[in-house]
Amino acid sequence: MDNLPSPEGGRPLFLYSMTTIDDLDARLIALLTAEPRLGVLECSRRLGVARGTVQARLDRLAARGVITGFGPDVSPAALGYGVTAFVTMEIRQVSGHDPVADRLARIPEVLEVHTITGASDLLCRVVARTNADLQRVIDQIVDVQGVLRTNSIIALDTPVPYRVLPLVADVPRRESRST
Amino acid sequence: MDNLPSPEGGRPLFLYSMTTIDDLDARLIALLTAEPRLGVLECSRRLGVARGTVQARLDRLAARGVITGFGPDVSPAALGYGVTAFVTMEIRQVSGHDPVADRLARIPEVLEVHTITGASDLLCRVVARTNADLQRVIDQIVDVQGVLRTNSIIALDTPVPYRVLPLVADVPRRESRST
DNA sequence: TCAGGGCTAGGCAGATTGTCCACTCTTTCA
DNA sequence: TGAAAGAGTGGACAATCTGCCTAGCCCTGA
Repeated sequence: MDNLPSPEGGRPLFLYSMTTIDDLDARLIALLTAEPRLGVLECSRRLGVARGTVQARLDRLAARGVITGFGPDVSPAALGYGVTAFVTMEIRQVSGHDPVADRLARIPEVLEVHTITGASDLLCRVVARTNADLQRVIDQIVDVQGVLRTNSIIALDTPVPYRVLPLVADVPRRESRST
Repeated sequence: MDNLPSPEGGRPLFLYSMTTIDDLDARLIALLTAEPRLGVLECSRRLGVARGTVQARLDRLAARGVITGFGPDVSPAALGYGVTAFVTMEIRQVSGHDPVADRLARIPEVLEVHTITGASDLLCRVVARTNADLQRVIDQIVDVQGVLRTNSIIALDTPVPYRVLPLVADVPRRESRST
């Protein structure tokens, strides 16, 4: 599940070589995003191409790492974790970022960790059941060895939930062969 | 695709009623996360339950909004958008947050927008092809009517990519009936 | 004690999948 | 200029899975 896989046995892909997305690729991704349960056959019908083509495209998109999976999208809110917060933190730099990140990763409520530029060193996204519960989670974070100071920002609302579709539709395209 | 759908015709679900996740539910989600392409039949084999049970569980999880979909996970990095940044911004409060969010949503590189507590009003996650390209995206954000000031933080690395699995495994469980 | 919900086990027809193949067209490159 | 490689098409195959249904069993709550 590397981010930038190279084709089996081939030389590594360079950044500029990954931007190649076909118009058909984009339509396929858009279609699957809209109706994820569609099978290959149904996709081929909707897109007006042969089934083998869709199959090949999907294989290639997966091989290139453009599509990393089809995992079920789980809503933390539906599980009772209705509070989302972003926590930035300063850490003891001596040992680098990783040991801290490893320990943060052991906290289930920590959904995501980034090392960042700026005054802080790490940014992580956490969820909690309530604001009081958020305190508990933050306490766990503060308890992590190497964490010096934290700063929490609560997400009150999410007017634009995570999405990639507009980006896919906007990617500079490779020329489609047919048409 | 609402976040908190209520069962057809029923009264709306309340927060405390959504926390009910079975051990079997958790195992099912974990299984599907690990191997999303599995069919219902294969899942039932792996979990050691009847096919109809898996089918019913999936239906219920989807109906409750726990599983919101099975969309393809697209990697912006693989599309050439290797730079991720978090942009906080202050906005003109008079007209509320929404108009600004709407305009931000029109920028494909804006993947996510939250209204937040603290000194800033909005936090959004953006991607760009390069640091120079990030400047272009930020310019677009600044150009949005109502945006007064922005502050950008670049994500250098992501030691813990977005994940929900540990949370699912950790959710306070309803007692499983069988076993 | 009854009703309802959930699980198991089985059956059925229809649809889909993975995997072949042969053929065509276009681009690339020696 | 000609050959090779890459991509798409259309078709075919067996194996499998899906959606849907039935019936019985068990447990819980009213």
